Amino acid sequence: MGWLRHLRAVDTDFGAISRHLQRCAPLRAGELDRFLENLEPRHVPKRTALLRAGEVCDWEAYVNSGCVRSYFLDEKGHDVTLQFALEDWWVSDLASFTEGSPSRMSIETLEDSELLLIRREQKESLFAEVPALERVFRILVQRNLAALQDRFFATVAQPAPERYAEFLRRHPSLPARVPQHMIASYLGITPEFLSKLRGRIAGKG
Amino acid sequence: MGWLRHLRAVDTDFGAISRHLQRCAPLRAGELDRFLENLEPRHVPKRTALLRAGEVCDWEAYVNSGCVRSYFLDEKGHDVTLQFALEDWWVSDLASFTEGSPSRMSIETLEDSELLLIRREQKESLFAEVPALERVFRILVQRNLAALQDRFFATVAQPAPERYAEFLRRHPSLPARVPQHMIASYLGITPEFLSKLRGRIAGKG
DNA sequence: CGCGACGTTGATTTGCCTCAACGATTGTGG
DNA sequence: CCACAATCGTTGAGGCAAATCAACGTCGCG
Repeated sequence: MGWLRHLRAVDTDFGAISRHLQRCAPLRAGELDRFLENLEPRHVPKRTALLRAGEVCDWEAYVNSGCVRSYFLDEKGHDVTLQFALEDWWVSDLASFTEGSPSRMSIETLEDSELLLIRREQKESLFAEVPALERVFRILVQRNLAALQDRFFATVAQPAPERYAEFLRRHPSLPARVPQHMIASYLGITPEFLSKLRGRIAGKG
Repeated sequence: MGWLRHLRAVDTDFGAISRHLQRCAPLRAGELDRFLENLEPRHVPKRTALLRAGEVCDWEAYVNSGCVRSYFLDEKGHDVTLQFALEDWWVSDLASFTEGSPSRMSIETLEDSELLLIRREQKESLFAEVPALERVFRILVQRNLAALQDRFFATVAQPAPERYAEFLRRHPSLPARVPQHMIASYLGITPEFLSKLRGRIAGKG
C-alpha cells in the first residue's frame, strides 16, 4: 500500500474530471469544489499493484492520465480482465468498495498514471451533503451497467474473431498501449489463440 | 403494447416494494408514498411480451408476483437470458430506459405476474423532488453491477458444469418454475448440452 | 385425438485450449 | 557495454469441451 502515501502533487489538473462530472449532471460551482477538495491526487509508476485480491478497496480512482487494469484470477491462475481504464475513466472494485468486503479482483497500473482518489467515507458524506453528486454517480453506474450487459451478451453470443474485431473498432488505440496477452484476457481467450487470429487476419489482408 | 392498458387493480399490495425500498436506504413516510403513488400496477398473463427488441423501454417493473425474463437474441436466433426476475426484483432494459434508445433486449413474462411499473418521466421528476429516492436507486444499480461483474467472471472463467452447480445453489427454486432450455440460455450453453450435463450428474448420484 | 413445445440421446464436427518449442525484445546487474 | 534472464509474441501438434445436426419419446393443450 506504499503507493497510497505518495506526495500530493502541487500541480494537479482538475479540468478533465470537472468536465467529466458536469457532462453527467449539472453541478453548481460550490458543489463541484466540495467534491474536488476531497480528491487525493496520486502519481503511480507503471506496473504497480493498486489492489490485491483479498484486500478491502476503500477508494475509487479517476484516471487523469495513464492506464489501469482491473482483473480477476481464476483458480488455475489465469486472469480475466474486467476493464482497461484510460484517461477519463473510473476504476475500483465496486463490490468491495460498497460492501466493505474483501475484494475478489485485483487492480494494477499499466503505465505511469496520475489518479484522483475518492475515499469511501468522503464519498458517503458528500452524497449526504450534495444530492447532485449522488445523481452524477447514479448515472455513471447506470452507464457502466448497461455497457457490461452489452459486453456480457457479446462474450456469450459472438465467436472470438468477431469480439476481437469489435474490440478494435471500439478501442483502436488500446493495442498500442497494453500487452497483447491482456487483450486476450479481456476477450476471454488465450494469448496463443489471439495470436493465431491475428495471423489469419494478416494473411487475408 | 396492449398489456400496458390493463385495468388498474384495486387491491394492490405495496407492502413488499415498500420493504424492498426501505431496505436500501431510509425513506420518510411521505417520500415513500410519493413513490408508490406513481406506480402503475399491472396484471399480465404468462407468456406475454412486455418489450420487443427495437421498441423503446420507458418503464421499469417491480415484480410483485410471478416471473419475468429478459434476454438478447443473437443473429442466429439463439437467445441469451440476461435475467430471471422473480418476486422482489426489478426488470427493464436499462440502456433503452435511460437513453431513450431502441432496446436490444426483449422482455417477457413466464408466469401470470403482478408488476408495478414506474415510468421514466415520473422517475426523473421524483428524483428531482426526493433525493432519498435517487439514493435508493443508485444503490440498487450498484448491486446489480457488482452482481453482473461476478457473473461475467464466472461465465468466462468456469466450465459449464460448475456454472450449473453454482446456479442451482443460488437459485434452487428456479428449475421448477422456468423451462430448462431457458436455464441453458442463462448459463450460455445449448439445451442439448445442459441435458447431457444433467444426465451425467444423475448417473453419478 | 393430433399438433407443437419440450427434453433426451447419439454421432459428428469445431472452436478454442493445452503443451511445447522457438525468436524477438526488454531491462538489469556485473 | 555486454551477458543473461524475463517477458512477450508466434507457431505447430494434439486434445477436449461444447456446438451442431438429427432422431425420437413425452407431455400439455387446442
